[in-house]
Amino acid sequence: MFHSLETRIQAIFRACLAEKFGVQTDIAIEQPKQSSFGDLALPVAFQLAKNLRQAPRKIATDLVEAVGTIPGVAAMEIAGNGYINVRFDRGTYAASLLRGDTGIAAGPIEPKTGESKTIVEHTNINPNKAAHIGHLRNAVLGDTFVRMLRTAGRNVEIQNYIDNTGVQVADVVVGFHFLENKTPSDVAALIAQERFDYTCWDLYARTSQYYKDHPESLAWRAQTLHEVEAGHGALAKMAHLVADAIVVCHLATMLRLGIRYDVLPRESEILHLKFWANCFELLKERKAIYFEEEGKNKGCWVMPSSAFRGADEANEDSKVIVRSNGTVTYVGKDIAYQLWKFGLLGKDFFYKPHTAYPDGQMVWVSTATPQTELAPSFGKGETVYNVIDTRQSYLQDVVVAGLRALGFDKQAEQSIHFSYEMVALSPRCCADLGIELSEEDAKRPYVEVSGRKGLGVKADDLMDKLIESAFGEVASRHAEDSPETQRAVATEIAMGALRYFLLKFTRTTVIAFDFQEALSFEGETGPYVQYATVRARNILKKLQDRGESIPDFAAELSAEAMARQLLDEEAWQMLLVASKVDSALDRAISTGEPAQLAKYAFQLAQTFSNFYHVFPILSEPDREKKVFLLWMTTFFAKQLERTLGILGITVPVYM
RNA sequence: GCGCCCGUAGCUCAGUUGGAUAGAGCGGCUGGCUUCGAACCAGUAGGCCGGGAGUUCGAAUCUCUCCGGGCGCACCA
Repeated sequence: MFHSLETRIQAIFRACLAEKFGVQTDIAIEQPKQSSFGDLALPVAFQLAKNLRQAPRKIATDLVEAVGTIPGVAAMEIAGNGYINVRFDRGTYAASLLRGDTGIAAGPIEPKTGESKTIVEHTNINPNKAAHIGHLRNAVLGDTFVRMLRTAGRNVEIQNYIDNTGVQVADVVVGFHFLENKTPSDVAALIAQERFDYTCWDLYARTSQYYKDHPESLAWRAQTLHEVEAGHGALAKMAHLVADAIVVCHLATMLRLGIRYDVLPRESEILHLKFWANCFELLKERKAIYFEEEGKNKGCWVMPSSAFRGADEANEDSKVIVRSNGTVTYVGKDIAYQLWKFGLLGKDFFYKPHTAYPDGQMVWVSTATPQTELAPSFGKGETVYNVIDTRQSYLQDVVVAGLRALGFDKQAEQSIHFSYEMVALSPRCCADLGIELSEEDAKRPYVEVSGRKGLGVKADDLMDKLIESAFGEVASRHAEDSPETQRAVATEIAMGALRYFLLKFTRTTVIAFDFQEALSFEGETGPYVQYATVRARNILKKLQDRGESIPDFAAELSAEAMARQLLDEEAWQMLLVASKVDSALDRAISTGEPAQLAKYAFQLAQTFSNFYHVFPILSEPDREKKVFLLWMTTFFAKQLERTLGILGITVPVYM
């Protein structure tokens, strides 16, 4: 609601400036520093002062005069040296909120048919070990961004790319086969046991260490990769077993946080369906790459550095796309994959159902052979967001340069690297985990997570720990309730805490993970926001417990009655904050920062907590005021639920 | 060496395309549960926004420069 009024005022001012002052300009709108100044502030007069050669204050006065009255606006005042402060008509504002005109959908909107598609690719964990805290940041950011876009009505497809034929999977296979002498059926037996992903976590670290101690053993990796690529033999079979089983683990881990996918494109199909062959032809044909005849890259197909770096900083460090032995690098495959996402490759995968979520929604996986079951149409996006950590910026630049070199400028423009900083471990966290740090590392502000070293916090361990901690709190407050319900509530609280923790930081901030902070349920946390929501609901529940019914707000609250109640400045400020979900969402999408929405959720919860303490609601003697306060309560509850919903955080039945 | 990111309260972080007196959480101190459940609230202390120069009516925000920290720059992904 706030946002729509804001944009309307903006449009009116822009039109007025164009018409009566002959100036084309964007109208900046901001929050007044103090709420007593008004509900919106326009500093536009300052911008115009130079062009019009007049004092800002005079311009502001003339402009307000020229604009006249605006529906929904009660007053406009000139303040300071030329601010235009706008005050809303409180009664009509509240009345339209009451009608449900909040400017935001209650949940994801069903996109219009023919609506162009946005693809968000996230998670993308190598299927060779358990997911860790860094992977969670990726998935939670991606998932939340998807929820934001879908709430705004965008048609979004979620892809989780599976690199099932890469070095990392090969290394675990090397571990099973060469270090532990296991057969594929031994591995299958291990998969049937608990926590296969944890088994692989340890094995991967052990194999990596073995390479370090015995460099000659790297030949095993080469042999394994070769067999995996060829697609037959025990090693290839084992690779498939491992990767497929780990993907199942990852999906389960992510589902605990409410994170889902639409399709899992796999590298094995990119190979078998020869996506690269098409891409290679295109690249050669359009001269995006060339065959290097000399120097260190002799015998390789390379992309010149001028393609992906500024012309002035171009040097001889070209990027190898095809190795001298004829195999294609990761970047090459990624260019092919990116082309497919835009529907530019001229090829598609086949698909089969992978897993059904509890509500029946299906995840599909790519496959190399035609299927009888009809799959949805995947790919062919207009905009593509790749949620990948910032350390891969250079490679993402090369991929985009590939598109541009092929002449797909529009798609290059619409390829967005949704980058984020890593999650590292605080020195204290390492101590908690019993990890010994080198003297050098101990002095650092944080230590990088390393799968190869087995250094990291496993996602499932962290979630278990959070649930245990929350369970203790729940049990102490609701000892009378069944352990099952207690556990369910504790789980919702734990997951809310984790999602919020990962979202409260902006994408450019390195998170130095710390158990104490992550396990906190007080202050700026997910549970704080959940708690506010639960309390709002409790008021309404209590009302009904006392034999009263929830009033028919539309019948009892006229715009005049609302205006009367909103003479209370505190109540008005609170309502204003609560009405800004649309504004916060819009800002979070345009800046690409889910953190902004998380911050708003917290501010909204704070405002409600304050409201809760300032206004006794159930005991309010005046009928009109009581009904009004009850309406405010339902409004807060609804807005809190919506905002939490976009953040992927649920609301427990009690706390 | 080159590129990207960060530097804001004791700690961890926000700061909406440059705007009015720079904000929040944690921690510290002082208060508030027989009320709609305190996972809460109110109050308080705490800042040369890393240093310097510039652009501007106006800079935490833009430019340059220096200092400090992190991450990239493979025929790995």
